[in-house]
Amino acid sequence: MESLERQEHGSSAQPARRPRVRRNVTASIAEDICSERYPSGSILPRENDLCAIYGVSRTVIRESLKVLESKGLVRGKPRIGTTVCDKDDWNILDQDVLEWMGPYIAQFDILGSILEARRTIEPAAAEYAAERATAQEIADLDNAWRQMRDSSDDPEGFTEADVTFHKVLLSASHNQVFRRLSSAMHAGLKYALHASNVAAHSRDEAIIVHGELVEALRLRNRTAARDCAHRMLDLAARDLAVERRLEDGRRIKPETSKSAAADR
Amino acid sequence: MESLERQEHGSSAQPARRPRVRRNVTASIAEDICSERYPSGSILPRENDLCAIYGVSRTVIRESLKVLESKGLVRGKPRIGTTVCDKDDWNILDQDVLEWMGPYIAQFDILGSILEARRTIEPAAAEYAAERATAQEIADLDNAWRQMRDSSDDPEGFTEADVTFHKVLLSASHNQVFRRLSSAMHAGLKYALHASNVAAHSRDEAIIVHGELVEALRLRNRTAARDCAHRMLDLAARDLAVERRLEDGRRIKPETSKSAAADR
DNA sequence: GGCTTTTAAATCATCATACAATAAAGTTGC
DNA sequence: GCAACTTTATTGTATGATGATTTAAAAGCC
Repeated sequence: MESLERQEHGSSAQPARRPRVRRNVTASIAEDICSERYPSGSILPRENDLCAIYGVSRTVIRESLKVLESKGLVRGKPRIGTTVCDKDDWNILDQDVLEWMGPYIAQFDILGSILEARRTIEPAAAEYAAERATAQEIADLDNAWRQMRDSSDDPEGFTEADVTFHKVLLSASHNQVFRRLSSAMHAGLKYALHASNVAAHSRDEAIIVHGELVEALRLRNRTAARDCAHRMLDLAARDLAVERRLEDGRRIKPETSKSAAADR
Repeated sequence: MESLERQEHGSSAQPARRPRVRRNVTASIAEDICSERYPSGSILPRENDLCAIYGVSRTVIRESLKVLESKGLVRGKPRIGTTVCDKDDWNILDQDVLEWMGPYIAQFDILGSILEARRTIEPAAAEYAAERATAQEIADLDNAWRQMRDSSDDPEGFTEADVTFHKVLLSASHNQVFRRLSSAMHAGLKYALHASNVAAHSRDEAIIVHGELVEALRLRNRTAARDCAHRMLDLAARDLAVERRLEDGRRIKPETSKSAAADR
């Protein structure tokens, strides 16, 4: 409202190319929701006002709102308006939603949930992968592992390789539910630990364990694979804990850990 | 259901009330995709033709397609048309998608994946629930359990109570990822075993185990809770296996278990 | 004749406007 | 003062036009 002007439509002078705006508008609105500019429970501006705010026609605004509605972020009722849903209703397993939450994800305290889920799921996935992984998948894992090893002093590349490793691992479980969850795990990995904060020796340990997991898959050793996955996630948990300590130190207010669930 | 002539648009004579059509149109298109009327890889009719087919304006068609696209069912490109995505790209964790797949879900061979996922996730969820469940949640579980017990000879009601039981259980884990997965588990429960096919003694066993789980949660006994969840899912797995045998017996052609993935 | 470039056509993407349906708020009648 | 009616604002849907983009045909060049 106050300082809006989101897109490049600034001065109405230039013809203002508008190819494929909808995706961007959807993301813009979603981001404004995630950033609490439109907090949960509030109703966002009328569609006509949204047209002015985002500089597009009502068609685009509507299509965007319908997409957001289909992912549980908002809920439109005739004559009333479009209200922002409670965060519990959001489809946080949806890849788009996770991307939109992106930087704000830390404020939704779902990183802990994601890590817990990973600790539950990835060992099982590793076990299934030990049974079912194809030679190609094992090769892909090996490649990802090599890339991790070769970029042990490049946090960016390391994280990227780590992400693909876990993506391929979940895929190699040949379980469609686990496969679909990889986007959530991805977000957990990507945003949980801003790569730079993870100590180098932590990366070294991770490389060792990841390598052992690949070897276990080659040998079709289910229990070893499960064990490696467990250890990998212990490392991740430790890093997240470190991260949290840093975070808590940065902002003064200490936060009781579990009281957030009762706020509704 | 199958042959219904999608809407009431048949003869153009009557005024044809059209409030809130979009949701229905979206579901109709989705169903036509799930039923393979528009198989994966094919491109569906032009938007203008879709207007005629479903008897609505292009606005509605577009909004519907955008929603479907946002859930990974289709993918539209300019000039090309809207192509049906491969099933691997579908958001099978999305509640709407699962509902649309509904009766056809058995053909997507994801029931096995869902059961596997449940066996992985629900024991962990039970363990967390033993720590974190509120008194209210335990009471809700108890209610669901009583309803299961009281409708032990009413397959419909039994399944319904079973579904809510597992929904509440996942919710009581206070893990947002698990909570979100309950829709998938729901579909797994609802369609995996057409209630009537499950033998009565199977239900009796289930009632016992569910009751023990509630008790374990009351006592905050994590290992007992996990154990009960395991046993519950062993029962479910057995029922699904029975179901599969029946299914395989019904249609003559015997099917090698894993070859279905290669049919596309 | 074969290859490259240009032009054209088809279809999606967006816009603008209009009408219908709906539910809140205001108004009138008693 | 309350109930029924009317007004009005906003979303839902319909319609047609324009712009953008890619496939494909047509034209030009060697």
